[in-house]
Amino acid sequence: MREGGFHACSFRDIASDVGIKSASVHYYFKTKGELGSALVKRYEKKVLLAFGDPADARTLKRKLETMRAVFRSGLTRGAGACLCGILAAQDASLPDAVRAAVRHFFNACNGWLRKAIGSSGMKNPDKFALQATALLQGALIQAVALKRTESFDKATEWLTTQLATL
Amino acid sequence: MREGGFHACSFRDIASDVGIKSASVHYYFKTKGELGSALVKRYEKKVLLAFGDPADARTLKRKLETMRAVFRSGLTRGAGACLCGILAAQDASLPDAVRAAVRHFFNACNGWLRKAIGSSGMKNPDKFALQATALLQGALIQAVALKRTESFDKATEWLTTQLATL
DNA sequence: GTCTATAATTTGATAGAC
DNA sequence: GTCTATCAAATTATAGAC
Repeated sequence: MREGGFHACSFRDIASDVGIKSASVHYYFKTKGELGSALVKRYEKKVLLAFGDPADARTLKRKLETMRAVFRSGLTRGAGACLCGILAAQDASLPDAVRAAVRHFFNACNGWLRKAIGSSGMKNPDKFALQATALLQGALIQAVALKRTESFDKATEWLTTQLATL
Repeated sequence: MREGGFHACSFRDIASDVGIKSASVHYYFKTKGELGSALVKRYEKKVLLAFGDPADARTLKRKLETMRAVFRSGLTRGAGACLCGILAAQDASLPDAVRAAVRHFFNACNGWLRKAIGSSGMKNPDKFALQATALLQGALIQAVALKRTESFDKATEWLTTQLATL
């Protein structure tokens, strides 16, 4: 699903990877929407855990560096772009439950960023959060399209260097 | 294809919209890869035309405002995010010809930006181009996921206001 | 919990009449 | 150039044996 989106990943694909039959996958997830929704929710948990506590003692710059590194690692591991960026691109064709889970992820990312910014005195935390989320998602997709991790690095360098201007 | 990506749009869907049968679509495009490739190439032409000449007399700020408005209009028209951002998110599952056309689009966008920057004295035109392209693509996808055009506006405001710092 | 078997539908693609 | 008809394959999902 991370390679080709929601419709490019079938019950048989998953079953085959695990080494069972597709009917057995249906035992755990009745519908594909249920499966996709569960997948996204698990993904969100893992990602937020990797981000760490947005309210801890790290500097804002270090927090943003971590966020950037988390998404970047998907690229270098060959896992591709962010699952939720990929699914969001197919928004209109997703089952309701999946669409809702994806939206929840975007809200969670923006919420994490706003907390990380906290009381750092930044002028417009909400705007910065939307900006950072968009930049990261777009940079991931662009890097996949261009097959160049370096383009992700260049596109997102601003995140951790130009903060002072905001 | 703009709503649900490459695999969520069938020959029958297209035929039905035009008012003909799917076999007649195959008369014009033998394979789906050929169809997708032609679609992306037409899309690129239209978009670059809408951007205008990157070397004309407009200020850089005005050129970027145009670029931003072109992508934004897709959102407000209900056409959704950028076709190539959507397809790039499914990169690994695309036919070769489509993948190549999508990559060509990203290169064209970055090339247009570099020309628009031209001799404005900006420190790193290549990096800025990658940044701007990523920000726009990500902001489009985020806006679709959040169903809020306003989030696109906020996320991309930087494009035309913070140029001086680069 | 996993399997076989299968239903119902959709898909990309082709053959051939008109 | 458009159609009918059809194929072969894939999809989500279910029923029921073990």
